[in-house]
Amino acid sequence: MKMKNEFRSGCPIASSLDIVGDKWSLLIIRDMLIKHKKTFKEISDSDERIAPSILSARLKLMESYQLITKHKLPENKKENIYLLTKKGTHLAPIIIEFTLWGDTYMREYNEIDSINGLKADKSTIIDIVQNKYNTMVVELG
Amino acid sequence: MKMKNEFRSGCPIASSLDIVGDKWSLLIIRDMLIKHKKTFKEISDSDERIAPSILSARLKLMESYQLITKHKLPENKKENIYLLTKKGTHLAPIIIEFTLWGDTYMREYNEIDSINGLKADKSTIIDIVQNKYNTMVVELG
DNA sequence: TATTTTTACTATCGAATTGAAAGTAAAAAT
DNA sequence: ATTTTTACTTTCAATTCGATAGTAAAAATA
Repeated sequence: MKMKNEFRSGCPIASSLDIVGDKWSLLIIRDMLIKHKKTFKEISDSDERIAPSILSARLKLMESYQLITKHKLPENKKENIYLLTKKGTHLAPIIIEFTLWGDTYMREYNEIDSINGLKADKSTIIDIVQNKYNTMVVELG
Repeated sequence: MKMKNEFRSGCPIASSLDIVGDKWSLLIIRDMLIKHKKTFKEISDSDERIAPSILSARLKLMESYQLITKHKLPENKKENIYLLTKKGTHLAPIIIEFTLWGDTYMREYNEIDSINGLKADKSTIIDIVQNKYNTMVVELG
C-alpha cells in the first residue's frame, strides 16, 4: 500500500483508506486492540498468517502515521512493544462496525466465529474495548 | 482482490475485508450510498478516477455477494442501473465511521474536504443516509 | 564460555494484482 | 447514415504481494 504522501482526493473516507485500506492493517489493529497483542511475534501468530515482510512494512507505515508507537522494555533489549496511540484506538468504531456487518452478512459465504458481547449497544462495546486497551497499557507501567 | 471463495479465517472482520477490503470497493459504495450514483459512468466520474477495468471487476464482485443489484430501465436499453441492497446500505455505519475518523485524524497529512452534518450523533447520521438512499430508490419507480 | 535459540526484521524473487490506455460492440442521438 | 455514448473487455507494463530464506543481535542454555 502507500508509502508516499499521495492521497487520491480530499475525501476523508478515501484518505483513511489510503492509510489503513489494505488487506492487513485493520487486522493488525484488531489484534492489538482486541487481543492485546504487543510484539512482532504475537501479531505474526494470527489465524490469517501475515508474512513478516508485510507485517514489518505495515508497522512502519502505521508508526509513521502515528497510529502506533514502538517501545522497548528495560528488561528486554530484543523485543519491541508496539502500542496503539489514541489515533489508533479511535479506529475501534470501524473495527466494531466491520465485526457487526461481517457477523450479520458473511455467514452465508463463510463459517464465521461467534463473538461474545455483540448484543450490547455499539457505543458500549466501543467504550469497553477502548477502556480495556487503555487499562492494559497503564498496567504495563 | 478476491474472486474465489477463499476466506483467510472465520473472523468477521477478516471476512468482511476479504470482500470490501480493497482500495476501491468502499469508495464505490460511498458514491452510490451518499452521492446516489447509479450508473457506470456516474461512478467513473469520481475524484479518485477509478479505472474502468477495476470498476467493472468490483461491480461484478459486489453483485456476486449481493451488495448491489443490476437493473435496466425500460426507456434505456444501454445503461445499467446499479442499486445497493440492504446488505449494501448496511455498510453505512462503516462508511460514516471512516468519514469521522478521517475528518478527525487525516487533516495533518492531507487537506480534507469539509463534510456537513457530521456534528449530529452517529445513529442519526446513519439513519439519514440510509433513509435518503431508500427514498431515492423508491422514487425510481 | 560456547553454543543454541529467539526475535525482529531484511532480501529475494516468482506470482498476483493493478491500472492506464486502447479497443469493442451495441444502443442512442444526430 | 453517421457519430456519439455507454459499458464494458483486453492488453500489458509496472507495481505490489507474500512465501521462503537469510541475517544480526540479544537471550537462554549447556
